[in-house]
Amino acid sequence: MAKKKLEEVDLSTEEKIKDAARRVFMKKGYAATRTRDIAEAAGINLALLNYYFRSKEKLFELIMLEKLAKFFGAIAPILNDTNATLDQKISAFSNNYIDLLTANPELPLFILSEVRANPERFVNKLPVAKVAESHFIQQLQEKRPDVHPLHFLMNVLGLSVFPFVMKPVFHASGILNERAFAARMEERKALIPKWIMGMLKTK
Amino acid sequence: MAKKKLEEVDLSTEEKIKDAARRVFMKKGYAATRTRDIAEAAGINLALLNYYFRSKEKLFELIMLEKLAKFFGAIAPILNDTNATLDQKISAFSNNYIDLLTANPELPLFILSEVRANPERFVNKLPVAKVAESHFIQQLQEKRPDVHPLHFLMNVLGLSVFPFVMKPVFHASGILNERAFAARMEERKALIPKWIMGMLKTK
DNA sequence: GTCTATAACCTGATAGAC
DNA sequence: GTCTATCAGGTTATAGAC
Repeated sequence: MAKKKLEEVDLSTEEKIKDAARRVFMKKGYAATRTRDIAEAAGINLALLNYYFRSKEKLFELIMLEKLAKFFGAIAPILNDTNATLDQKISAFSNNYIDLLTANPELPLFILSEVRANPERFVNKLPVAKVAESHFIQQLQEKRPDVHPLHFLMNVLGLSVFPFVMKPVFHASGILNERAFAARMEERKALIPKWIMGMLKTK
Repeated sequence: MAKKKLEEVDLSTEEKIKDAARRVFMKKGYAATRTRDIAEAAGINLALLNYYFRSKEKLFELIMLEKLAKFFGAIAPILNDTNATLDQKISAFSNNYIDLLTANPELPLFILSEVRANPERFVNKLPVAKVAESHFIQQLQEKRPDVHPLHFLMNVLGLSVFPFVMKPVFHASGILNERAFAARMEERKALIPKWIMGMLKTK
């Protein structure tokens, strides 16, 4: 059997639409996406989109739930591992999360952009409580009761995520190409734990 | 004379429209903004918007240029002050920039969201060269020739900016209210220089 | 300069044939 | 299940009266 050009050729129609919706929503955001774009990207007719998913809104919510689970789901388990030391948690996090984001570079900015554009939609729907009250937070409080633990959580997260958030800016500026960006992110896997452990000692 | 309810009542029509455009574009982004929203927010008629600014696109570009200048313009002068030490640059940056962002909390995510949604529009239009080739970068290279200077630039920027990027998420989660956020950001002004100077010593 | 009215087009969604 | 055709409503932009 000849190799197919598009990898989704053999998928069900429903999956073809979801696949296309992931690509188009991620690239342009909810507001700028037209259902016709998704239909075209899926290689199907516009009517089929509504046949399977009822509306643009419902389809978007489906995709968004997936993306939220991917973005937040990877954090809580690591930070709540009660057998891991602070150092181990930070290492595990930066390694795993940078891998996740390298495979899904537009994930953070997609979520952040949509939350900003439509905060009401996300009220009480963001699974961050497990992170904000994690075992990691407790360890931080023990280690440095003089500094609010949120600072260190923000830093671990930010040092890993922020480069991906800035990526479109660097790319549009022509400052940092794809290969160089990947190299820097690979270096950060080992650097971030050192930096954060240093912060925890800084008086 | 009685005090006016809205501060822009006495402005020229052109300024009223620009003021409204700033608010609406910043809140909803380009794609989700309707010119009718802007006209209504400005208290004028829809036709006047086109009379003064020709099109939604032109009006947006005007506002975006302002915002880009604000966001990037504050960085380069500090990082290119050839009389300042590394430590002084970092302190000046985190203090000034956190003040700027506290006064304009939606600024970073507005720009990042729009660049992501429409990268072509911004190619060669982002004034970041003066930052990427700054005196600060030279100092970093001298101090730590073993680590790519972009890491430290990214960290100084990220530690200041990332909390504002995450703000909508924290807010929608109910984790962090306005007052607590402001308190943390005030603390970070002094913390960030310590953290970064620590990083520069970490082997 | 400012308004109302409307043109010209676009978008999400559905009806109905196959 | 899948398509074509089309509806209903919304959106940008302009014409023309005042």
